Amino acid sequence: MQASLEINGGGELTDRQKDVLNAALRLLVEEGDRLTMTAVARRASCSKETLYKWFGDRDGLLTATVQWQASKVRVAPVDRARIDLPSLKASLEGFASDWLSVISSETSIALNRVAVARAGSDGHGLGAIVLENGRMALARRLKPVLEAARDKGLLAFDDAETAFRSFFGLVARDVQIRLLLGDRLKLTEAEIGRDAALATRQFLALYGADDNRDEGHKHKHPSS
Amino acid sequence: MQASLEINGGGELTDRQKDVLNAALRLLVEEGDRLTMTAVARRASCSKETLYKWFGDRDGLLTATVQWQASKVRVAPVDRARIDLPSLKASLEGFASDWLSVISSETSIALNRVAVARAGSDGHGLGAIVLENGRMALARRLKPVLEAARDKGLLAFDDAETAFRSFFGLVARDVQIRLLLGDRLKLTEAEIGRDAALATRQFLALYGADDNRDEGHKHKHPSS
DNA sequence: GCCGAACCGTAACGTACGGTACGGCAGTTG
DNA sequence: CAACTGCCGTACCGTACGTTACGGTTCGGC
Repeated sequence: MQASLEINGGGELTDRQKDVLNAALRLLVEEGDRLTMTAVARRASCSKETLYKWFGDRDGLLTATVQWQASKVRVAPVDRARIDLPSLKASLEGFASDWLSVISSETSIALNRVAVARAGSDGHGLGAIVLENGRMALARRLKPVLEAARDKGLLAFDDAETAFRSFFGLVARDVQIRLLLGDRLKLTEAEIGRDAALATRQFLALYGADDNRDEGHKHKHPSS
Repeated sequence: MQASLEINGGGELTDRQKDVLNAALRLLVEEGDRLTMTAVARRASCSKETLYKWFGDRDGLLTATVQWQASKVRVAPVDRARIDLPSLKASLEGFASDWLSVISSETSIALNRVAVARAGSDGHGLGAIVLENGRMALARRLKPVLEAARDKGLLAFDDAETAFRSFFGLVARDVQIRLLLGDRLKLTEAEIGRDAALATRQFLALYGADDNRDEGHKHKHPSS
């Protein structure tokens, strides 16, 4: 019950505890929501008693596992000092391909699956965590870039949230829901790059300032 | 085991069986994946023996329930005979607001939740059904419209699939994943209409033929 | 009115799994 | 060495639930 005292943030964890959580994470990817405490204990070569002592109950273990995975993703902030059209374009393409790589990874799919499943029944804590470290974190990182670009006259929009959501939609499209529903969707590195470039061109076509919207709105591809 | 013989397509069902499936559907919306056979039997005022005789096992009941809901959604095909820019725009806005209404409905959220949850572990049959009657059905209905519009010179694209996926992304954006993860996201009728209109304007800005792309690509809203 | 089929309500069975208790072992402290 | 601590391995308990079995009831057909 009081397990969340020792598992704040995800920083104060013993190496052994991190090993256990990594084992739980691997098992979560393999088994999905139907992993058992016994299986986690066996995989991590620890006793169930230890699991319950460290994480309280099954819910605490799942929460700690998701938080542990979330804490592993740390991103360097983008310097909004000098930004021009090529660097903006490169930055957007970077965000897009990063995001596509994340949502198509086995780990992300497994974590989102269990979070979605549990959001239905009782505490939707896992859903909030996944959302906070996924879509919301992306928005927090991307919005300053968008606003800096607007300050430089490269983009034109009223609401950064709306612009971000358009970018999100252009990038993700139907990929995440199809993967979550079990669609066998191959996403090679090259395809991710192409999709990221297309999404960036389309976003610039929609939100670029007038003198920058000279590309990407037709079926004829521009330079790249 | 052999239950799927009597539950093909979803058409040959007794009225009583439909009642049972409706009860199961309501319970699925309320309880999510953790509905029990006992609860379904009690809600439907039928015996568990009957449930097992009709649907084989729990999996068969869930599958039949999802198929039953899917079979309830029937859409009139759009006449692709004469289509001009205003009718295309209205048609796209209709598709967009319909889709937003669907994915934000409690029923769709519940069904997608259980399908996503079960896509992780064993047979991903439910995921395939939901995908087939959701995204894929939308694509089948929308693509003829897009191609008819291209034939009339209203749209310009190489691949209808790519164009559809862009439309899908512009419409859905982050709505579905946020709702599935438990985000309290209010979507009023008015907001759905605004979002549908915005997505349509953006789609036309990206894929409209040159003489029709004179609106919707800036933060200043056009006429409507 | 009688028969069989279909079905309701409920009790019972088997199992899987979350959670707990306990014995043993290794490392540490004194 | 003795006592203590932390943890592993495992056996165990209670419960929830899928699944089955059965007695009782309704209903259409003869």
